[in-house]
Parts: sequence; C-alpha cells; structure tokens
Amino acid sequence: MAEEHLKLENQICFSIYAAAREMTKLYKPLLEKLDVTYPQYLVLLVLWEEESITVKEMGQRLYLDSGTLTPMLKRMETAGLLYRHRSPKDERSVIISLTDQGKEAEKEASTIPFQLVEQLGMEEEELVQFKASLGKTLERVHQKNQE
Amino acid sequence: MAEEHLKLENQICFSIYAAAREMTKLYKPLLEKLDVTYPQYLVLLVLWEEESITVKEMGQRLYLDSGTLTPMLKRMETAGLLYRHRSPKDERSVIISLTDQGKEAEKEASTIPFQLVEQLGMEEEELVQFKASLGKTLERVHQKNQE
DNA sequence: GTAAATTAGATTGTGCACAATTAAATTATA
DNA sequence: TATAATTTAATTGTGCACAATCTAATTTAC
Repeated sequence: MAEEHLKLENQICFSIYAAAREMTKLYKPLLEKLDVTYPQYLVLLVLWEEESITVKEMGQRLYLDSGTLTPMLKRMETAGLLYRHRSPKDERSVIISLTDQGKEAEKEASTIPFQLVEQLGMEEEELVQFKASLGKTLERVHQKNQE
Repeated sequence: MAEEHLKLENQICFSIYAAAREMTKLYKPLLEKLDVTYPQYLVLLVLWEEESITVKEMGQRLYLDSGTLTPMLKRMETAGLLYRHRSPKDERSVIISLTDQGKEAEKEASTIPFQLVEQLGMEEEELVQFKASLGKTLERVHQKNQE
C-alpha cells in the first residue's frame, strides 16, 4: 500500500495529463467536419490569428518542436490547408500560411469552442479561475523547463 | 485575425494540453533514477498502491487502453519491474504485479512528488483548489466521453 | 446444453511527441 | 575577411496514444 503522497489521485500532473487526453477526445467528433486532429486544429487556430508564421514561431506558440511539427505540417499541406515555403530573408526559416481552404475552415470552426465549453458544464466563475490557474501553471512550468 | 473566442490563449483545452506536456517534461530528470518514462511511472504508482491488478483495471485507473498499455507493460516486464501473467480464474485477463525490483523502486520515488510540487512554486491554497478543479474536470470529461 | 453476444487483451495502422543528430544558412568573433 | 559558433528545420529513433480489428475465453440468452 503506497504512502499517501505517492497515491495516483494525489499527483496533480496525472490529473492534468489524463484531463488533457480526455478533453482532446471530446474534441474529436467536433473536429470531424474540419477533418483534422486536435493538434492540427491548434495549428489552424494560430494561423487564423496570424495567417502567416514561421515553423519556429508556431513551435513557440504550441510548445512543440520541429520533430513534431514538420510531419504534421506536411500532412496539412498535403490536405490543402496550408502552404510551406522557405523565407527569402533567411533560408533556414520556413513560413506557413493558409490556403483559401484553410481560411474557409475558420467558418466551420467558429462554434467549436462554445460546444466544448458547453460540454464541460462549468460555472462561468469557476471556468475563469481554472483558466487563470492553468495559464499561470503553464508559464511557470515552461519557464522551469527552459532553465 | 481570429475572432476572440477562436484565439489560442482562450482555449482551455490548449492550456491543459500544453501544461500536461510541459509538466511531463519536468518529471523527466526526476525519473532518471528510476529509468522510467512518465507513463511508466504512473503504472508504478498504481502498482505501489495495489501491488497486483489486471490490465483492464490499470487501464481504468490511467484512462489508457490496451493498445497503449500492452507494449508499455511488456517493456517494463523486460526491464524487470513487473510480471504479467494470465489469471487462472479468467484466462482473458492478465494480472500485473511488482517484482522485488519494482517494489524497491518505491523508495527511490518517494521524494519525487515533493520535488515536483516544489518546482511548481504554487501556494498551498491555490494548489488545493487547482487540484479540485482538475479532478472535477477530469471526471466530467471522462463521463462525457463514456456517453 | 448450445449458440449468440460480450469481454479482455493483443495486434495493426496512423498520428503525435521528443531527444539526439544532421545539414545548410546565418551570426558572432578574431 | 575567414573561421567558429549558433540557429532553423529536417531527419532518425523510440515511446506513447488511440481507433479499428482480431482471437480466445467467458457470459448471456434461448
């Protein structure tokens, strides 16, 4: 029998880890109309915001490295959602931008956040506070990982 | 430019998703002495609690399916941490139990949760509340996924 | 008792996720 | 200016994570 502090339920990281996966699963049916995976949806979210961004910047926004991004972006390029091209200013950099198809997808996506939050069934106040704690935690942990 | 509700920063799931990955990364150096990955560490946490459990139950505890568990448990068996054997009572079931090595590993693991929480730098009160929201969210989302 | 339905775990196929490494381009230094 | 150091994205290798499928065992229905 494990000591109290080693119990699974008391591991905050486990709850985050499991919740992240469960929430991603909740997105799956909502993303069918876009025909994208959850990480791809995140890429689109960023591109709808920026329209054009380097792989490096995308990685910074999503806390993902090029090992993950490159194959994913390639698949999205193949699917007609985005373009990838070398920057003329710095040939090491690859710029990602939306195709018309990718831009159009935003319309279909506009209800998704509401649908998701609705399924959470959380009070507004709790949601705001929870989001704040999450944001702070993410920044703090990311910073720790940078050290 | 994306509408406000489609901005990345406003997606609660993104924060959870990113925080989960960043926290898992924070565990990596702490888990070196055990020579296990984070998901493997979770398996050990459960086994230190239960000592013996079926693959099905393990999956229920960790919200993982056998597609993920079977290869992971095989690797852990190979590493000498646990045994896997068919249940005599129901030959479809596989029981997982700790080896002596697996049991011993608990001692080395006992400081890890403290080390992790220390790195979070969170106030006790905030941590308690955060954990509560996480727990509730996990249950709610899991339930939604069961429907 | 027998056949149909369900269950548990294994397997197959695909998409991440990340550490380490590589090649080319750019920046910093002497 | 030439060389060393750093940066960017791609690649390689390994470990998940999950949907779909399969096989064998067990349970349920008749």
